Amino acid sequence: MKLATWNVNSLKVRLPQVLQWLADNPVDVLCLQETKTIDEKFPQAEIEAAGYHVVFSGQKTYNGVAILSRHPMTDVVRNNPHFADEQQRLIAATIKGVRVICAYIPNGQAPDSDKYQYKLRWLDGLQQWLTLEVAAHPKFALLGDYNIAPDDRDVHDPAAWVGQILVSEPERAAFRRMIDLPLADSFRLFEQPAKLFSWWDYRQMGFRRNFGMRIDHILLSPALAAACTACVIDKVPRKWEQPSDHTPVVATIELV
DNA sequence: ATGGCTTGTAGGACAAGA
Repeated sequence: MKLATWNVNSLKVRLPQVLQWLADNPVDVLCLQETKTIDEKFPQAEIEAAGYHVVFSGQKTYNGVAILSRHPMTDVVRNNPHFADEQQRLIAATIKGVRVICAYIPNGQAPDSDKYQYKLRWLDGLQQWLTLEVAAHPKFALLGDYNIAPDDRDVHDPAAWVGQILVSEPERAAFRRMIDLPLADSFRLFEQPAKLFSWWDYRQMGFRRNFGMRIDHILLSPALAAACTACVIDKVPRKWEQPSDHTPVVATIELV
């Protein structure tokens, strides 16, 4: 079973790339973030025509998440039952016995901003929900744009980012609390080359200079981590014309 | 260097992302 996550920065703009990527990479599950479309305008027919079931939770202009799956989905939940939020950032479904949560964790804007406080409260609420979901589902996966670089290894220039969002200690502490549930960062289950990232700034030729961050993650429960045989960041779509600033991350799990 | 790109909303700048 292959599970993938991709922040597409507008599904309207990126739909052709999503369909192309799925044709090239027929994963079982693809979690999307920043669809930026209301449900009435979600391109459900196009995705189903590509052979995928799809569930989604969107809003106007911002945020928006979706799960695409080769297999039927059950027990779909939109938003966090333990954290009231008008922003559409979470959707969950069960696929072949695997509980999947697709998350678009808030960006936080700046450490002294209200949005940063919202991010930390949002992460507290997520932790409450995760605690219950991990206990209820031995096969559990949390995929998405975390907007957290867990480690200095995940930052192109750690010195330049000290004290900023994505790397601040409270954010990293929230990430470690998820790891302590326990959940495994599937990327770090394997030897990885240095300086591998999942996001690069559009500006200043960030991708060409590899000025990036690893902020998109696939966390796995112990049962799934034990069956995980690979986790790769696919940089190919970031090289396409008019790319998202994020690129897909894919975990392979050998379910028995 | 608080901006550099990109997107959505609008139908002109501006908010937001990370």
